[in-house]
Amino acid sequence: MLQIPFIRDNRDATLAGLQKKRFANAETAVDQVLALDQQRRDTQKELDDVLARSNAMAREIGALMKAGQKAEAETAKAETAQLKTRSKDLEETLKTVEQQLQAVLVTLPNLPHSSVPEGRSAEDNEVVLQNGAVPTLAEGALPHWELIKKYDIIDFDLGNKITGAGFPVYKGKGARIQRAMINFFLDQALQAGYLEIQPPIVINEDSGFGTGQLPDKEGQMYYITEEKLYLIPTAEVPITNLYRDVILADDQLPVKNAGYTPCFRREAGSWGAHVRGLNRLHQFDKVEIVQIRKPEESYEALEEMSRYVQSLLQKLELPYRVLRLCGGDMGFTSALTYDMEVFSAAQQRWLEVSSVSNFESYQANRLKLRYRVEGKTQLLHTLNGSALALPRILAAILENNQTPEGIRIPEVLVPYCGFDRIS
RNA sequence: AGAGGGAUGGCGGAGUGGUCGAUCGCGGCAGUCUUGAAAACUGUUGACUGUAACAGGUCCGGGGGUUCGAAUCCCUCUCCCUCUGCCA
Repeated sequence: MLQIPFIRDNRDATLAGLQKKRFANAETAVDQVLALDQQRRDTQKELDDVLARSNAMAREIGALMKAGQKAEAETAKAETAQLKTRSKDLEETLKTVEQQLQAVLVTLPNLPHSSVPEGRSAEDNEVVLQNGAVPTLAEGALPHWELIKKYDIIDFDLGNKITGAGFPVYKGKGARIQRAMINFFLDQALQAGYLEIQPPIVINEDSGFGTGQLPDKEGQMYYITEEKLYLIPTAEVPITNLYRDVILADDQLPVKNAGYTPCFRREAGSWGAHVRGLNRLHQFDKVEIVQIRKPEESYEALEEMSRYVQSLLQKLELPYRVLRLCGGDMGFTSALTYDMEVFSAAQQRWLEVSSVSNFESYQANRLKLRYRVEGKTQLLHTLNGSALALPRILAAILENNQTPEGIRIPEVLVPYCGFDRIS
């Protein structure tokens, strides 16, 4: 959530930022926020004055009662009646205004960092760098959805039978390589100084609000009606929410957490041509890294996280590129996002396997996540990134490493897998 | 799931209608003493909002109510503990 004092002092910058994010009707929304904020503060002031007088009266009545001046006390009591009516009215107004203000405010996305390129869609994203040779496959190379059948390592039909589309069943070496990747990614994160967290994979409404999934994006999450809980779309949600309503001490910073969880996404309306096989699933596995930093360090941390994710891709011997997302393609809550894409040779496509973002104070403001500077509390910055999401990594490994003798397992994974080839 | 008990400041723990934002202890911070440290002593120590700064307002698990006035009484929800039941 954007901070109202910031909007108040930087109306033009806010508008420019929202426009870069391709937010429609920015001016209307911002002016609405400012008007409601003014109304809120006026109402609050008046209410405070009325309450101050009520409090004074109550104390007076108390003193009169003690002194035994009953008649005077009764007179004073009668006077408080209208104060009370007035304060009730004002409270109601305040509540309404606050709700209206909140309703508009939560629709405003985070403002983009100055380095974010202008643009409308994925086509306008900026390629920051590309690394690794794109492999040339032999004649008759297969896409991963054929390979998984050929080697019988992932079964979509079985998943269909017991659950539904987008819930694959991993078998044999398919299951083992999943387990291997999870362990590899967690071990790497540990070495990079992250604390391993194993969070719940269902979250409540407050947590959904804290990281920006709610309101509005509930359609993307699976919902358990009986308990009013959501299945997590990413470990970002439970891990970042560990720090909801927290004031961190200096010696607790920076926070670096990593966690493996399954992730659940309804992906309503996004099924189409390019979602075959492992490209898009309702349930998938991911190791997520989360950092909480002081504002002045957060962009340095973002670069560090980007380099870390790249180091994983290098170790996996996958050709990749890094994109700086344009304003129109960025996430709602992000100020700057790097997407890491690996090249999947048989599909001849770049697949997004990680998204590393700095949310600045946008989530922290919702979470009330702060630290102290010279006695005053101040919002921290939150960042996160996938490190990494499994299915598309697996797709790329299968396609890029296929040989007549089978699938070659990247060297770093061999000790984790216990085999060096799928054949 | 049934019966009972509970939820107060970083922690422990008072407070059961009137200067209570809350006694006290521990912890933290600052100081005195000390070559230094410890001990002892003194002071200080919640958050949000608001103001140029004061003032003012809100917060004693969440929400609602009674009252001139509530941490204190009532209703409700959530969570925790004990006993009984059930079960990985």
